[in-house]
This record gives sequence, C-alpha cells and structure tokens, in this order.
Amino acid sequence: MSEISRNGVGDGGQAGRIGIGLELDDVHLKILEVLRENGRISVAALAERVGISRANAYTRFEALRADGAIKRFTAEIDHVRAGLGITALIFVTVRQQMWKQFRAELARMPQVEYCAITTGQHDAMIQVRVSDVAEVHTMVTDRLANIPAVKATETVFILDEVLRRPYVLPSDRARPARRPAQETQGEVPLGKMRFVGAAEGRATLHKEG
Amino acid sequence: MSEISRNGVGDGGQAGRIGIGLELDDVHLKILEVLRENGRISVAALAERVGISRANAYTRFEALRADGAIKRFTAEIDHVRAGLGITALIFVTVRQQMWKQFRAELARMPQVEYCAITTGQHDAMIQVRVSDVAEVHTMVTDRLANIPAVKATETVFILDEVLRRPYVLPSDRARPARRPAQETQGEVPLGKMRFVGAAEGRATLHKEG
DNA sequence: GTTGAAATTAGTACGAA
DNA sequence: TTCGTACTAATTTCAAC
Repeated sequence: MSEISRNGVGDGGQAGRIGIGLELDDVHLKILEVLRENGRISVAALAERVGISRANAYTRFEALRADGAIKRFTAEIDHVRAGLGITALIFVTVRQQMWKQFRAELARMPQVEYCAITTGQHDAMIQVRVSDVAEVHTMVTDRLANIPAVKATETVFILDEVLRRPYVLPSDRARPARRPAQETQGEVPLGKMRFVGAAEGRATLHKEG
Repeated sequence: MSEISRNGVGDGGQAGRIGIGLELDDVHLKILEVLRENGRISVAALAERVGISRANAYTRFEALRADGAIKRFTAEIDHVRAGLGITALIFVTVRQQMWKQFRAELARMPQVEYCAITTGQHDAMIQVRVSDVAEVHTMVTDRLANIPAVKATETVFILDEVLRRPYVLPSDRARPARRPAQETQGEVPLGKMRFVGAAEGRATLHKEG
C-alpha cells in the first residue's frame, strides 16, 4: 500500500476515503502521462515505460484507481465520423436558486458533452454535439428556453478545435516544448486584459445532484 | 473487412483512407458506448456486452481504430488530486491573419487543455488547468498578452464542472433518461434567446499546423 | 521494491455456416 | 459477413528474494 489511501479489502467501509490531500510523486505522474496517451496499455508495458517493476506498477496503478485520481478509462472519437459534426457552446444565465432544476434537465439532454458553472456575465457554459445546425436551434428554443431556471442563453458555434488534451498534469510544466520561458521582458500591456468577476451570490454553490 | 475502409495488411498504402463518409451501424455505436464507460475492457468482454462473437468484435474494433473513428484511448483524472484544482476559460480575440502564430504559441503552453475557434464576439476559447488563481493571472499577462496575435482576452473561472461525458453519440438520443420528449407545448419564448453570429472574415479559417 | 515462474487471459488464425 | 474453435502469445498473479 502506498501513501495513497484506498478502499482496501476488509475495510469496514467507514474509513473509506481519508487522505484527500494526497501527494502524487514523480512516478505517479509519469504513469498518468503514459496513460494519457495510451489508456489501453498493459500494466506490464506501463511498468517498462515508467522504469519500475511490474509489481510496483500494479500496486500504483490500482492505488491511483482506488483513490480516485484516475476516475475512469475511456476513448476519444472522431465526432464527425460519428455523425455529430456540429459543436456549439451555449452560455446560460440561470435564475438564482433554481440550479437544482437546471442540473436535472441537463441530465436529460444527451447532446450535452460538458457543462460548467462559471464566473462572468453568464452562469454556465454548455457544450453540445449535434448533427446539424438546426438541431442547435431546436435545443436552445425547445429544450433550454422551456426550462424555468433558464433566464437567457447565448450561443456560439465552434468552427475548429485547435487543441485537445485529455488532461493536464503538473509535470507538463517541467519540460515544455521549446524556448525556456524567457521571463517577462519589460512591462506587460495590461490594457489588453480584462478579468470578469463572479456574479454576486453564486460563489456559494455546490453540487446537489 | 467491414464497410469501414481500413489500412488492411497487404494494401499498397495508396488506397488507405477512402470512405470518409462511412456509416456506423448499431453494433459500431454499441461498441463505442461500451468503450466510453470502460476504455480498458478486453475485446472478449466487449464482444459479450455488445452481443457479438469475439472474432467479430476484434474485426470491428480494429476497423474503428484504423478508420480513425476511435482516435485514441485515454484516462480521466481528478484534477484536484493531481494538484491542478483551478480551471479557467480565457476568451481570446485574435488579430486577423496571425492565427498561425497563435496556434504555435498555444502548443508551448502545457496548461492548456482545450482550445476551440468560435463564432461570436471572441475568436477563440481556451481552457486551462492550473494550481492556483495567481497562475491564471500569470498566464494571461505574461504569456498571452505578449503574443502579438492576441488582441484582447477575457477570463472567467470555472466554479464547478456539472457534467462531463467523454463523447456524445447519435445513439444517445434514442433512449434518453426519462419522459419521452413531450413535444413543444405551446410557443417558445423567443425573447430569451440570443444567437451570436460569426465575426467577419473568420469563417474561412482552417487548420494549418 | 524487485525478480522469476505458474495460472489465467488475451489475441490470432483458421474452417464452417 | 459472422461465428466457433483451436493455437499462440502475452498478461496478471503469486511466490520468494
């Protein structure tokens, strides 16, 4: 057993998840790096690529899963080939204290790939995948607009997905692509920048379903 | 060999990728459904869950990969446990005809998990994962603001990720959660809705690197 | 945390329906 | 095309170091 707490066999179940602030060492991160590129690699091959023994790899692999650091394994598909070539972002303004209803409706919309609650002028961002632009219109008007919790929406289309990493790791910063940072050469033109603060009374939200 | 074109062994290589508009049947979709939830499932178990023979499962599995319908297998991690608990969206306005430079700079930023070109008032949306809010500020001011291609940025923070599916499939619509659609009950309050058109001269963009 | 061997399982290659 | 089976190769498990 490593420093990672796990739902060990024989646990009563009460002491299930304790160490919430676990620290992943370099080996853990290396494992996650390899799995990011090849989620179906055998643990034996994984051990070799990371430079540890197989038994160690099995232990750490299981620990990462049991701890929840690895949530699941999945595939990445070509949405166009799957027949869902249209991607849109829908920014939603939600009526306060109707979040629970909003979440419940979201679960019933299979076109939704991602939904996040944000600061800024809108309250949530939804990413949807559909087969044609008309379906976006249908979704926004027939589904979203009929949800009382939804006060307003704003839709933009995604023209191209430039970059998509399964996930980011702290170890990625260590060895970036090229040119070692170069520090801040002179003052930054702050006029370019604009932060958008959180809307009032929304920072206290937390998962409810 | 199925209806999916593949880089079959013995192919000269010239006739590699032909059928770009391939049609996935129900069995293909079922396979993708299973792999979405468990990307590490063995092909034998996959065959059983889909209800086909092992040989057939191997054929289709390989066909999906060779065709590019499945791009890769990967893991899903808990970003908080990985030490990157802060997620932000940065909306970027890009100076026209400097997209190539913008893309090149993006590749050097390991904190970026996702970047898409969008319609609407901004030109691109970047999703970043960092360890603390200060790092967002650093990214925007030190990195992005120093890119000539970047005209302006607008940053919002993600307070909660409500829903995240690895991908959406056309077959998901067939059997949604509950309540069979109920049709449009009366007219839709269109006043709620607002579409944002594409900025001029940007729809002609395509991948360059 | 590592190595080596046994047991299990996965992947491949056929022929038949 | 799909299925079923036999064959080969690899992986996982378990042991001792």
